[in-house]
Amino acid sequence: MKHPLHAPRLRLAARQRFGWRTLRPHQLTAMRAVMRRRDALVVLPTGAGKSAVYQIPATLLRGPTVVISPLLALQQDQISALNDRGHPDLRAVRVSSAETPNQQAAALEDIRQGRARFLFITPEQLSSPDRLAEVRALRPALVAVDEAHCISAWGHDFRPDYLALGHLIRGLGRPPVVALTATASPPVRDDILDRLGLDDPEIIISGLDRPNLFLEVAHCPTEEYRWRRLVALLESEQRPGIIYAPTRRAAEELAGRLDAAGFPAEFYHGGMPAGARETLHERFLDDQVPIMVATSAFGMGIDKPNIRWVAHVALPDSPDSYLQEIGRAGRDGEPARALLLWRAEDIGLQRFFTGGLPDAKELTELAALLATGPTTRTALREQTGLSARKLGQLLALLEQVGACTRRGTKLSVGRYAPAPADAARAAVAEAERQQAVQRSRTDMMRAFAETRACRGQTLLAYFGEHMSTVCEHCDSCHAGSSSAETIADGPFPVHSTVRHAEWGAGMVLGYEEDRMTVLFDDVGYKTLSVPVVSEQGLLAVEAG
DNA sequence: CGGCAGCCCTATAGAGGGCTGCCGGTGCCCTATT
Repeated sequence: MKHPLHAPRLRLAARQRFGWRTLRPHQLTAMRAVMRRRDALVVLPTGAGKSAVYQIPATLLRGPTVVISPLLALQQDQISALNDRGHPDLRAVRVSSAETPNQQAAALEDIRQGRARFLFITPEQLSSPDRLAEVRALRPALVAVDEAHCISAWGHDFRPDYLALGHLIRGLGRPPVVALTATASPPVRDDILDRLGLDDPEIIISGLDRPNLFLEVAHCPTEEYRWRRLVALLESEQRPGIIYAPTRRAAEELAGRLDAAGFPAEFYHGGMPAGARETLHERFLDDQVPIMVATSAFGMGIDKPNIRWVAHVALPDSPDSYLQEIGRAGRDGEPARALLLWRAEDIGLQRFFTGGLPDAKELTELAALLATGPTTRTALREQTGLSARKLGQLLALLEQVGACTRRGTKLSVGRYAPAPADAARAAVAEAERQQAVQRSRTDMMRAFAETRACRGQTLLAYFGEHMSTVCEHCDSCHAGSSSAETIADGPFPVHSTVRHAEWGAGMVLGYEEDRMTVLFDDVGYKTLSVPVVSEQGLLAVEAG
């Protein structure tokens, strides 16, 4: 132990500022990394005191902490939680589009004068050079990236500023960074480390198994069968619960049908006015909404202990989303259920959301325009006629293949950038790679739904966690179809690196009956037949 | 990718085949009107 004195100081701060008697081992490890000015990636379930991991050390550091958080509503909750503690060392402010320019200036002044310690902000704010300079001038001592999986889930297209977060943090003077999330599969972890440019980070990952959460899956041949299974759940379980629906319309219609059938329910999705969403959110937390039927818009930042079940009436796009969503049930440790009601037809929608390949011609033209000299997004939009969203996606791809660099809002080509046609080819290849990985996630979600093996084991193997025994809290285990024998033993050890002639290097995640799952860097998750692998020598041990 | 509504046509009175077109999640932020 190089810095044994950090632990007592952290414990004291936890007691004085938060009123906590003890710190959990994972929390303490992560906090000490922060105190040693080391970058860290912290994967802890919500409700495990994840925020404290940066908040407690922040009170001991000289200088403010910048908290990058994706949703304004979530920021509001976190700020209130800090300010409600009433301790001057925990005061938090923010700058966002929800504040007037005067309020924004006042918030920055509070930090400057030491009247507030936490500055909450979105990546979009930081992508403005003026804003970045203002925040840099505050000389932040720490950057906390909350809900860090957004970098991977949203960075590639939906919120491109997430992709540039590493650059933006460098623009802040590169204080130590702590990235926090509740779930991160190995590729998501790699994405976070890569994009944020974390330097030899301490990686803290707690076990993901949730023994009080009963996992159950039913394949539904018809929509009517799906409805009957859902009703059966509602008749046997307590409230509150969440039903995840695939589309806004499906959420509205299902809530209506449930209401009519005598199961009072509300619906929630991203197309609703902000005010209505806020009210619903509060009413749900206040136990006034027995059943919430929602799209994936509902849930981030919901830390409600007594959710008794989470049902899905469509296949989620990935085990990543699935674990995030079912993880909201049973936080109080009491028994809770996760029921997935799926149909093969559900997959088409996920394929659509994965999107198509970008147009090579548009990419070439864009790369050529960039080569004519530094420009801006606005100018490019006028020149190309592309929508803001499309342009953002194409630029993000060009950036990833080194054909576009940005300094503030100025876009240009790097000194060693490839020629436009080559840049476009590389960008299409990169998009293909990303889509292959995303498709493989959806494939794994379906494999999870179809397996007769232990679901707990199958799900955790996806996240790179090896359970040596069956979980005992899933339908397979209860039906006796989980294989009781340990499944660690195959031709290659779990978590070893192997090479496939076509797919390149990958990591062995686990074995199930006569199949094995391997996560390849370039093509994502693949399930292979162990006999075929052995007979044909498809995989080789990767050296190093 | 794939479901579904709406339409035409067929071939003859009631309905089915097949084609076309549309729709589908997640949220910052800014700007111009009420």
